[in-house]
Order: sequence, then C-alpha cells, then structure tokens
Amino acid sequence: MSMSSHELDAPPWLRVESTIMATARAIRQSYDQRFNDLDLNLSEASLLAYVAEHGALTQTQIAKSLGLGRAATGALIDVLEDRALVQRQTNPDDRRVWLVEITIAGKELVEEVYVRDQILRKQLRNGITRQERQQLAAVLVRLGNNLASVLAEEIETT
Amino acid sequence: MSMSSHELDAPPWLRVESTIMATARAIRQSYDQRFNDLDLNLSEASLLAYVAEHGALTQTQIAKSLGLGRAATGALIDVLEDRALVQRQTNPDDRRVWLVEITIAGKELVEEVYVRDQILRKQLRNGITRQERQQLAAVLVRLGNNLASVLAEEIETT
DNA sequence: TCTAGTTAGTATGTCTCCATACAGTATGGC
DNA sequence: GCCATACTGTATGGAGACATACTAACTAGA
Repeated sequence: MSMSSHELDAPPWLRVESTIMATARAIRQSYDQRFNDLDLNLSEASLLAYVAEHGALTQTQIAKSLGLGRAATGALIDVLEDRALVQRQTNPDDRRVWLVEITIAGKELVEEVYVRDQILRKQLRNGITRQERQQLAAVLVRLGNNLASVLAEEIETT
Repeated sequence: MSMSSHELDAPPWLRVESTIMATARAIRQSYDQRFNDLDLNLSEASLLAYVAEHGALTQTQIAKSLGLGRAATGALIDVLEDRALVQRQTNPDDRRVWLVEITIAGKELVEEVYVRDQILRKQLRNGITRQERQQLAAVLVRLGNNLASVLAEEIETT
C-alpha cells in the first residue's frame, strides 16, 4: 500500500526536534495540570521551590539557576509577590537589586508542591530504568555541547 | 560547606524539563541559522521538504505529519505560497480542501536545504553513537507514552 | 572627583505555537 | 432527499519564552 520506501513520515531533522519539543511541552503540561488547583504553573512552582531552598536571592541569580531570562523571571516574581507567596526586600548594600524571599504562605504551599512532584515523577519514570535516565541526560548534554559549538561557530563567521 | 544535600542547583523536575526544552530550542535555533540566508526557518524548510517528497497533500495531512496544528500549518503555507515556493490547488472531489504542491522554485530551494541538513546533522551527531541515538528516541517515546496516560487520567477525573 | 564601563531590573516587540470558535463542505443513517 | 454529525481551513486570542533597549546604580581608573 505504501508508495514510498521511507521509514519515517516526516523529514528526520524535524522528527528529532519535534519529538523533543513535544516531550518537553507534555512534561510542562502534566505539571501544570497537577499544580492547577494550587493556581501555579511549572515555572512558578519551580521558582517557589528554589527560593524556599536557597533563601534570599537576587532576581538574576534566580534567573540563571532556572535557565530563564531576567525579564521572564521578573514577571514570575511579580505574580508570586501579588499572591504574597514571595516578597521582595531591598538590599542596602546594592540598591539595584531585590532580594527575593519566600513567605510563610509560600512555605506552606511549597510543601504541597513537593508531594505532587514526587507522585508525578514516579509515574513518569514508569518503565524507564535509572540507567536509561542517566544515559538520556548524558546524551542530551553531549548534544547540547554540539549545539553550542555549532551556534558559536556560526556567529564567528558572521 | 554545603548546607543542603542536594546535588543539583535547580529543582529536579525543572531540570529535566528545561534541559529537554533548551535542547529542542537549540536545535531549532541552529537550523534557523543554517537556513537564514535562504529566508527559511526550520518549520518552513521541513514543510517544503515534506511536500517535495510526498506530492500534493491537504493541509491537515501536512499538519499531522509535521506534528503541528492546522492553524500553524496554514500560516506556514501562506508564507511559502507568497514566495511561490508552494502552490494551493483546488480539489474538485472535495471543495473544502487545498492540495498543496511544490513549485519549480521550491524544488530548487529544497535541494539546498538537503545539503545543509546533511552537514548540520553530521555535526550534531558528533560523539554520539547510533545506538545512543536510537536509545534516546526509544526513551523519549516511552516517556511520551507515560505523559500521555498521565494527561488522559487527569482529564478523566475532571 | 568624574568619567567610562558594567550590572540589575524592567519595558517592549517578536516569535512560535496552541486552543477555541467559526463558516463552508461532506457523509452516512433514516 | 434530509438532517445530524464530522471534517477542512481560517481567524483570533493567549501562553511562554527570547532579544533588545532602556534607566538606575555600582565600580574602577585617571
């Protein structure tokens, strides 16, 4: 019935990229659903948990750790601050920066975040061995390095 | 020196998700750069290549194969049609649909797309064995299945 | 000092995609 | 034939992030 001899339906490069992309989107989506009734999305929950663990941090520090840009991080903090889950405090030693801290209400909420994360992680690991997960991470890191050098090289020639 | 026993800087779930997401973004970015002087991005190039290989197709067929929504696909086709790289033709048997075909100009351009893809793919595979790539794909598929059942289950309980 | 360069946070515009709703068209049961 | 249902392509609004540019503030050198 099949007219062509190709094993894949889509061009292979798109295949790889869109599979990875779709996986990432789905992870985000499932976390968003699990946190939905807490009125948190994955990014907000992550920021909250990070601040809960690491204490008073500047926005730039948070942005770097979460792998987001400074603008996106600032917007997240705005939302969480409006809900009194974190608070900004001035730093007398450097008046450019905010020190972001978790509040009491934030601490309470983050406990629930931990619980749900554990449950979801267990479900996602189903049928995937620890070794496979480690290898997945390792390959992604190498791929990331290759990508970085490709992108760097491209800039040089500009 | 370290107060906590955590090995990672960021919350682990964000770690996984953002690594995958960042990888996907970087792949997209490197393709976009390589296709930049052709005035194509990855999605456009993929669509062009897919139509070049599979001939006259409806937009819905293309959307499904590329893993995009119908709206996004239609927008892509608009752009490519304006540049006369593909053309829409009516189908007398079903007046709802467009049949999208590649043009002569499109065929010429897609040849260059193939060349550049081969080069980039080779660079990205550097230091990653065929077996590892296959395993990466396999793990992503299983993870995707887990995600699908998690998301489905969530909908049921709503 | 004061001047140039750097850094922190914010504002703005763009990109790429999804979800939803809509109008036109097909299709299958009666 | 007629009607409910399903499907195609399009329009629109929103999410989530980036890149750029901007202001305020810090820092180091003459």
